[in-house]
Amino acid sequence: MEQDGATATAGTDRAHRGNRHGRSEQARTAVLEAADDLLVAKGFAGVTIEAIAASAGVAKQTIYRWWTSKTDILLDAFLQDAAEELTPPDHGDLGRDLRAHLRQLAHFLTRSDGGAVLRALLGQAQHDPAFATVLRARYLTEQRLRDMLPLERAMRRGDLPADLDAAAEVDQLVGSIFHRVLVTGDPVDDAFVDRLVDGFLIRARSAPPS
Amino acid sequence: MEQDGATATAGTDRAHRGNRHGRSEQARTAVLEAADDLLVAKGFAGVTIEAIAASAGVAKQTIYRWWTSKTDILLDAFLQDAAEELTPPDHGDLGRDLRAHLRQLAHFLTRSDGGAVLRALLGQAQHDPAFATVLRARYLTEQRLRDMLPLERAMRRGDLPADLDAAAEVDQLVGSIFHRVLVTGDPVDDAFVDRLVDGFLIRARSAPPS
Amino acid sequence: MEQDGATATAGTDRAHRGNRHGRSEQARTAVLEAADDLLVAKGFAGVTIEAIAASAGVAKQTIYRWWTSKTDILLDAFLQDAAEELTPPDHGDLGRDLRAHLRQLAHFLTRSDGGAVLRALLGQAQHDPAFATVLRARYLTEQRLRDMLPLERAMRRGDLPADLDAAAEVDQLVGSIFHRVLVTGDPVDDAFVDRLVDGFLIRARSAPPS
Amino acid sequence: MEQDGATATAGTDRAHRGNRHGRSEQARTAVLEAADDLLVAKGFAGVTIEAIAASAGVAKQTIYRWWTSKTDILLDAFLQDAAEELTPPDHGDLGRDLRAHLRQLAHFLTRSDGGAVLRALLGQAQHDPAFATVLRARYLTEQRLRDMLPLERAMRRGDLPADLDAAAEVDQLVGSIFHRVLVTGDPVDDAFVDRLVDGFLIRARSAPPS
DNA sequence: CCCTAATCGAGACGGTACGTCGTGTCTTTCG
DNA sequence: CGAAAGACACGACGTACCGTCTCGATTAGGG
Repeated sequence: MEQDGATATAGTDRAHRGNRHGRSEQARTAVLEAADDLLVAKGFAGVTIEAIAASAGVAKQTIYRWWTSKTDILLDAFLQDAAEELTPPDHGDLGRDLRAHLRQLAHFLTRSDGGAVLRALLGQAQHDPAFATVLRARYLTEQRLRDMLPLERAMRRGDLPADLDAAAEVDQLVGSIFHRVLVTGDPVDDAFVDRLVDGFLIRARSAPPS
Repeated sequence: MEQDGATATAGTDRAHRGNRHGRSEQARTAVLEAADDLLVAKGFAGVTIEAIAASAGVAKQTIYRWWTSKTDILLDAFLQDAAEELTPPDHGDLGRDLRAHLRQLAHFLTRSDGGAVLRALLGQAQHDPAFATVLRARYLTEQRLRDMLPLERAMRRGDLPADLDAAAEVDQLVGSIFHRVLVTGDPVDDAFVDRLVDGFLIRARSAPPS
Repeated sequence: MEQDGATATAGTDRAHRGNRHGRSEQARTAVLEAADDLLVAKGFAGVTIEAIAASAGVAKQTIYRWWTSKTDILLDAFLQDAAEELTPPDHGDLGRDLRAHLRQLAHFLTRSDGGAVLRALLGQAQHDPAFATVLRARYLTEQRLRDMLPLERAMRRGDLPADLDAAAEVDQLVGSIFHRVLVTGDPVDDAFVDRLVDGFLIRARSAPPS
Repeated sequence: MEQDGATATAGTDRAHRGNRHGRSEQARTAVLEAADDLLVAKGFAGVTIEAIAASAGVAKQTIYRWWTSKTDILLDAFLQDAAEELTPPDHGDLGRDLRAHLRQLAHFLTRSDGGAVLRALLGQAQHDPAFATVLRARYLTEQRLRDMLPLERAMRRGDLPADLDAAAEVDQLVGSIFHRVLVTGDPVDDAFVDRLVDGFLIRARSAPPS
């Protein structure tokens, strides 16, 4: 809940109002949770600074002291909870790892609370280029690297051609999933993911012309 | 638009203000244009009902009489201007048609005013599932059909296997472009589109396993 | 305004929409009744042109064609219904006539629908000097003359000194009643009226010093 | 009023904007003055919450936080400025005190800004029974007690019969004045007031029948 | 006997004000 | 000095009426 960074003050996690040095970990956590809960319960429109403050039992000023906007809060909440949830497994088998990872990605995006937050953040990114940049810098870039891991491992193992453009291939796979989630709204079930992976494996393993 | 006759009469500022059957086309057009202009000029946050009303020279009530929300207005504006702009050409050549169409799609999404509107609408769809449904019903479904045309024509000509899953293939192509636009923010230049099309042509024309 | 002209058409009061010469008596009546009813049912704030039009089944324009404001309508309605209701009786007995008339006035002002309308009109007169003038011209002046009748008759009969300032005396009697109704809100019961009349009779009949 | 100190500091336009306990006296005063000024300058119809807010340099919300309606504001403004203006003098002489007080009342009602506000409030009271109650509770009842003072003092001095119904007598005097102001619109000049007082003195000092 | 002009219903229009909600800033008080 | 509390100026919301207008139907007169 108040993971580790908080451990500086840690130990005594009693309520405090006012503190000579350092911020209240309790307030920070309450804000992030409140933002998350509000998004899930009432949708993006229900996430207002006032509602967060009220439901976190925190003063508005405390929020403005540490965050710049409600998307900033949601991003923090998202990173806190969900960042490491999408690390692909490593069983030494490309098909298995890729399938598992993409299934997990699909499930995360469409079923989890964290996915709802990410979708909201991506929505906001369409309205605010500056925030889009931040979102990419603080999450999407890293996630893309994680998404590429199975392919890179397979290339190192010789399971895939060494000259494969891993980034492009991953973008196509992941892009198909995001397209369904963000644009068409079609369900992203396991069968769909499997077809995607199968198609990729076939074409990637057939000798490239070059 | 057709107000010239009225304004020519001068003196008393008469114009079309209310009428028994049917609404004021003048007001409708002014609202759609104002919404479009505001989005391009000031971004989504600058599109407020009040700003639209003011810059269209229209009463707020007139807007609320005909539209339910600012996204409803933007969608109308978008459909009005840009719906038919993305019809793929038909030169009888799959590679050429597909390339041209996807290049046009990429250009539309990343460079045109209509693309800016569509991106905003897709952003809003992430915040509002009800609007997402409307957006799909009123635009995305139809566009998807248009996107499939080159493949279907090629299949009819025998340029592509008859059992190809055109919808899935198109989603993968289009999805890659949307992924760049909506998620990664990477530029979608002609080279990228060409690589996409080339990859598709190679794999689609090689004998399918079934 | 156009009172009598309307009654000329009279006789055949069947519905008609459109008429070469002359207005619809039916519409006129419906408007006046609707205004009255609305005032009684929902108070002055409930009397809006739109509500009158709706509940009279009449177009707004029809109202604006014949009346200038909602107070104009209420005044018409008031004059139609209630004008002659406050004519003092003539039994040839000052005390009896005066008592009866003032009791009737008190009852009218505090208990009747017509009284509610008059109070509303007097309220509006405080906000709008122009309307105050109209109200006095079209009703209050005449009523004041009626109020003076008992005293004048008594003077002619010799029941009151010939040099009595009837207007001043009546103003004091009527003024006391209006003061209770408009200002203090105290009930204006028969006992109060009787005390008023008794006091007047005593002082008016004792020889004036002049 | 006391905002000069703030504006003198110049540069950064700091002033009193929000504070932990208690409201901004500056905002309160500005609102009351603006309401008063608007009533005098533009009449009751010109007193809108928006106009008050604008001309007081205050946010609408600040008004709604502390007042319930524009009449509530006007009542506050009235009580602030004018409440104690109508205290009768005490020279130990009934005729002189009464004459002076009623002249002052007449002048206040017909000539002063405070009188314009009171007339507007009385007008509104006719439209809104709830407000009528408030107006009586917060002003009229007290004023009535003040109006009675000269008579009560005279009774204590023996200048008037001990069994005089002071309230009734005062209501008749004051009622006559209000009647002219609110109903007939006749001027309320000194001569009128003097006649009123003379009449009262004569009848009150002649032996009462009981 | 139709033509024409006045009036009716309906209702859209440009406006103004309403009362509410959220924003981001500021001030005070407490610990 | 951080935090709770909350008042403030501001701006947008969505609604209610205003008074004006345009329409199409209806109905007398008058030509």
